[in-house]
Amino acid sequence: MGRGRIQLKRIENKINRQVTFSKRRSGLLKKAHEISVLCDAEVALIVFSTKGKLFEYATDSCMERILERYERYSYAERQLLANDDPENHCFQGSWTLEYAKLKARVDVLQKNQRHFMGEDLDSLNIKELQNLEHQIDSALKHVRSRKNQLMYESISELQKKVKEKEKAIIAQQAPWEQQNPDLDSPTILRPQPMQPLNISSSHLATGIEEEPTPIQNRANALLPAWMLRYLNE
Amino acid sequence: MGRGRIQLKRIENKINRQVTFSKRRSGLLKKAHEISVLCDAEVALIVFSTKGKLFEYATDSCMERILERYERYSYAERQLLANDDPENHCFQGSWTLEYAKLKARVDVLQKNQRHFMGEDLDSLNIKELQNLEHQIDSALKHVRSRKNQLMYESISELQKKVKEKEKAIIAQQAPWEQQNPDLDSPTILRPQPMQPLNISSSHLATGIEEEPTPIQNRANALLPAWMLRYLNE
DNA sequence: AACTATTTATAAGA
DNA sequence: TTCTTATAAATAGTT
Repeated sequence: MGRGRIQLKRIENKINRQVTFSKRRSGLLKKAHEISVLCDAEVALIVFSTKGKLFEYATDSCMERILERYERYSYAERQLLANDDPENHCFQGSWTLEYAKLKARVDVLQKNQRHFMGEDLDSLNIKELQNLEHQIDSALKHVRSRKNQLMYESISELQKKVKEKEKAIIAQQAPWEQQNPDLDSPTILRPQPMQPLNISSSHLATGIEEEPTPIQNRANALLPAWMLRYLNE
Repeated sequence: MGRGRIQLKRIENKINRQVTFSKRRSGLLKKAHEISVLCDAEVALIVFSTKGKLFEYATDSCMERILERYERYSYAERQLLANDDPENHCFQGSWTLEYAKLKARVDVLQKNQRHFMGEDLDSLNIKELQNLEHQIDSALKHVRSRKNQLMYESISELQKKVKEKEKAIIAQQAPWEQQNPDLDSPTILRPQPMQPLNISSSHLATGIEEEPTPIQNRANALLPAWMLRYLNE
């Protein structure tokens, strides 16, 4: 995009390369931010220049969280640095031992994690799979229950705020009303009290026994978009 | 770039958002690749869709290397080495570093594991809970699918064994039958060929897209208790 | 998944 | 570097 077509190969002229890098870098960061906002995606972008300078973008400025999420996806491939260079061993050897212990722990945790993510299941027999299934199913219920609880709390808080706003508006109105006691038919210009949200707590404060998904969907259907956006923040 | 100007805010229409995500994602990946080649930069790009699907680009397909470089870069700021007990330091110091890294990793893994087990959810917000829910739900489907596959294989093997036994019994019977060719009405004392199990493979070899629970229950209902006991061993 | 009218990004020049 | 501008590329809305 510019005065001429370009070849997809390293720009040999150093100055040109530097300038192009600067321009395209800002373009890339901008686009990363845009897709993140427009499409509600989670984006992490890391750029090292030839000289080794770092530029980065992360949705919600939370790089570490996204990288951790990424690691969850691709743990399998990672080789726990088999850093067994004897030169580096400590004189005592106790460090080596501690390190090895920790490494073993990491291996176990990684294997478990993969099972919890439904990966690497070939090493499990039917009984183990059944146990895993129960555990995951139970976890899912807990997660959904907690999510619903949070949603309910957010909604309650919002209801409170809405009511407060309502009162404030009525209080503002009062002097005007008192000065014109004969005008008692409300005009559409006068602010109307907002309709409170009709979401009873019994619908949302579910225990883990219930199947919460349809309820949550029901709640979503009841709430205006702006409130859902608020809840997701 | 397009028929109309756009606002930098979440696209509310779900279909539009999905389409835009798809278009912009490929654009973003392309541009990441271009700056990487043109300007000899090292780029890592990670994108999670709303639904939790992962897309990534890394210069030279080497994500881990770049992420490690990133961690090294931003290591200085993070004071992970709060345990600055000089007694414990190795002469090189690199072991301390590696150990600390590993320890940090264990912490992350443990935290993740607790989350996957539905514990310690108080530290997560609604969006994070939703991500976790998706991930767990997906894992559950994988586990169920694998379990069903194993069950089907076991059943097939059992059917084969049952048929072999049947043949063996008939073979044993044969001499007796030949000595009494006129007695062709079967007696209840004579061993009967066993009914083959009517479980078609299409019922049990489910992909992960299907909801396997009812199928599995159906299979359980069809199988005699002794076979279920065998399958669970 | 294609098309196309526009907007946006940017290569080259100043 | 920064600005300007001609042009290539990306893409929003549409089919």
